[in-house]
Amino acid sequence: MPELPEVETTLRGIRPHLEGRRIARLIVRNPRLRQPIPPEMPERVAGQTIRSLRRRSKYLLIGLEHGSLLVHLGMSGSLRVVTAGSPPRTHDHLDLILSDGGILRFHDPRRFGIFLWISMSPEIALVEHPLLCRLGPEPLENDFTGEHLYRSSRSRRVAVKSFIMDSAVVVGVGNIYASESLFLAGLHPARACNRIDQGGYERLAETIRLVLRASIEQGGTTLRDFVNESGAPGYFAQSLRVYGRAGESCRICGTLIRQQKIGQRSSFHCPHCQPQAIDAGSAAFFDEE
DNA sequence: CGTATCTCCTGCAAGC
DNA sequence: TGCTTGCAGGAGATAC
Repeated sequence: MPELPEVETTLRGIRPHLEGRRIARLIVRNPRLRQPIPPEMPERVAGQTIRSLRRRSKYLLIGLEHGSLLVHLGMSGSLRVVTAGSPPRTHDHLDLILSDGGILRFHDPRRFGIFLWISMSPEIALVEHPLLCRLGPEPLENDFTGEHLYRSSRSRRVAVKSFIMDSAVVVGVGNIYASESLFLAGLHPARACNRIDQGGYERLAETIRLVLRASIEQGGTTLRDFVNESGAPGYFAQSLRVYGRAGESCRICGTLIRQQKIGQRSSFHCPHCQPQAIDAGSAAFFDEE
């Protein structure tokens, strides 16, 4: 399930194969993604040189001479670089064929992904495109702080897990990493976000960064679908402390990990390490230090 | 404005 | 064995 680390892994993997290359043509096998691919898209992008690649939230922005490609992997999407002649498999919906023979292949069984040409440059799209302009800070950049979380949460009362998964608050924290960072910060996922003090949010901002960085280093989390540009899985799944471990023992205290629905999403926590109310400093991660 | 719910889609696992 | 059902989930759209 592509969250920020998986998208970052994909970006780093495909960049050297794309930057500076010319697009020979675009083959659309199935235009029915989350937003349908317009029939004129192949002629719009053919012949253009790829100038830049960047990530914003879980979106990839591929800068062309005229406009950009806006790509989202949804929850089952992946991008691979394959060589000419490699046969497409089921759900290989798009091929971006480069003039050097390489092919960027978009695979997405559940078709929640997005692959669009937009007329704006990446720089303009970041501030003006409706899918990008309302996004919160990047968790691995300097404007994401505990203070930002604290201030943003004062007027709200949703569960803290739903709060950090809100892309207007901070981007890139999906279901897996939300559970993981709350565990390390010692915060119960169902706690009302306005009932966490600034110290709690300082810890949480730190563990969000920690978890995302660690996952990027391991090439992302592969539960079922995710593969990198070469088709290889990520290895962060073996580092997960609570996600998907309901009924198993907490790696810190041995208490059985509990699963509950929060905001329609499965959540995992350790009842001992993440009590409903905690003393400052009782967080699992900070106790390890 | 904040919150909760619905929706898209397919693959897999569980239950009968 | 083969059916049905439920679940997984990013995030926009919608209703209140």
